[in-house]
Amino acid sequence: MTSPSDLAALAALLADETRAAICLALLDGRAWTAGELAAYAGVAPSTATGHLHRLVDGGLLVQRRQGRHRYVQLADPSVAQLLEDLSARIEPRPAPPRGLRAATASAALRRGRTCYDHLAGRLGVAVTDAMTERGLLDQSAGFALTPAGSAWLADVLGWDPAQPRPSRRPLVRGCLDWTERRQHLGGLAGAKLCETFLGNGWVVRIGSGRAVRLTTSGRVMLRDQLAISLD
Amino acid sequence: MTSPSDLAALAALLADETRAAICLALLDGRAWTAGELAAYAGVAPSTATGHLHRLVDGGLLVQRRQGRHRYVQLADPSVAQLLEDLSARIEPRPAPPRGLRAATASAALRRGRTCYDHLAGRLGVAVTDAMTERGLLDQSAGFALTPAGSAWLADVLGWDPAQPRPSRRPLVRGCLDWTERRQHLGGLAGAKLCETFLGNGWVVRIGSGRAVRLTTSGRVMLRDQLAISLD
DNA sequence: GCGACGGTTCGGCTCGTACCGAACGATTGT
DNA sequence: ACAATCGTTCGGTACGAGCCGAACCGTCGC
Repeated sequence: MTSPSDLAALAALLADETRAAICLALLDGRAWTAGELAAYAGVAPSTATGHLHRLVDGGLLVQRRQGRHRYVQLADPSVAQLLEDLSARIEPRPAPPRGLRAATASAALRRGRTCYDHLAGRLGVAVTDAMTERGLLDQSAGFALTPAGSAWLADVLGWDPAQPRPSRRPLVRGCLDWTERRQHLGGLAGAKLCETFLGNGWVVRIGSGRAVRLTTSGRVMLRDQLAISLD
Repeated sequence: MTSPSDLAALAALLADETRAAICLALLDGRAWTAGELAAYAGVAPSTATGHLHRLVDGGLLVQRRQGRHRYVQLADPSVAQLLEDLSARIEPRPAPPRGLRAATASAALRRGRTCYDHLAGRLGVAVTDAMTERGLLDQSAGFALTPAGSAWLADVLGWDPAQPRPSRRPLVRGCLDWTERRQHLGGLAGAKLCETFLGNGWVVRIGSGRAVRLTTSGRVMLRDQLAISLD
């Protein structure tokens, strides 16, 4: 039997508005830095540090230290599920997907979609994996572009990641996908990649949602450049 | 999008040890009185009143006033589900039921089982409904035995509910069953009924768990006395 | 090496809230 | 009508927890 104090301790982790904001932000699957979360939640960095400690100790978050940065992420998909269950109780869902049309849309989303401004779904994961295998991306300690990867991006995208950037946004960043349970490429490079894929007609949006479909020319490009063959 | 303050407010309801104890107690599906919950949680009645107000306002609990009593219950099965999801994160489940043996046991539990000391499952609900239909039980305002119901119990059980009782336990009490989503008969009368069913061999326990099986003599008795026919 | 930057620790302030006891309704049964 | 019981309201206390600023530590880039 679960003890009341254990349940209360778990609930207390989410019972603070700042911690709730942090968890909801992390629900996008990305790994955020402590400073980003502090700014997002509108509290001082020192305050955020304390909250992150509690959330990590409580098992809701995991952290990864990388240089002077501390990246933080939801611990596992079940945490995301829990947060979504709680959210559902606040605002009931429109309706569970029913019927052939909805099932088709759902399958399309699993195949490929955009996550904010970069590629996700099986397509996003496949591209990320292929880049890693071909030495373009280093996933051993977080995400980092190799020199070959920078060159490849410059070649494919006509955009050189080594150029000085106006934005403070990280060049590459891991983004966890809850349906695939795999990391895919986010960050500035991920956004540029997605932009190019759409701009060159390698993928097209299905309707007005986030789902995307790989085109024939896109399939050719992936096969030639990254030796990827998707259904 | 869910706002952080809404999520925090919901979590805060469970973030107090006393409120958590109350919710876990109510997870048995029964309707408890405010005083019982106060004693169970080990706080003063005035303190419990405040907590119950918060839980009802927050939508986790519903209340029903009956005389000078205030009965309180989980608002709906989804609340029970949420509590169980949270508990599961504290102590991971042994394993989901797999295999024929487990599926059979699961089905047996759905058919008939004991809930603490009274009958639940489809059997418990069927008995309760039959008693209501035959004017033995009044469910219009909570649960109450009709005079005819008292006589029937005295006849069937050889136990007169009208006799002065040593126990302070309520004579009858509604008990919500999450799998059936229906109320069944709890309280002292429910316990006596269950005791008689077991003592007369109308139902027998399956193995050492809570599942029970209706015997042939039990089937006859239900048909004759309450016009119930179960598979 | 030295500054810049991200993150952490510590001290101190403030506010929320859980708690109880006592007094006060409301209901039931004698 | 009266007493007993269940529940509620109110006032007052105390403890916990969130917040910030300042000082400090480790990493990165020049």
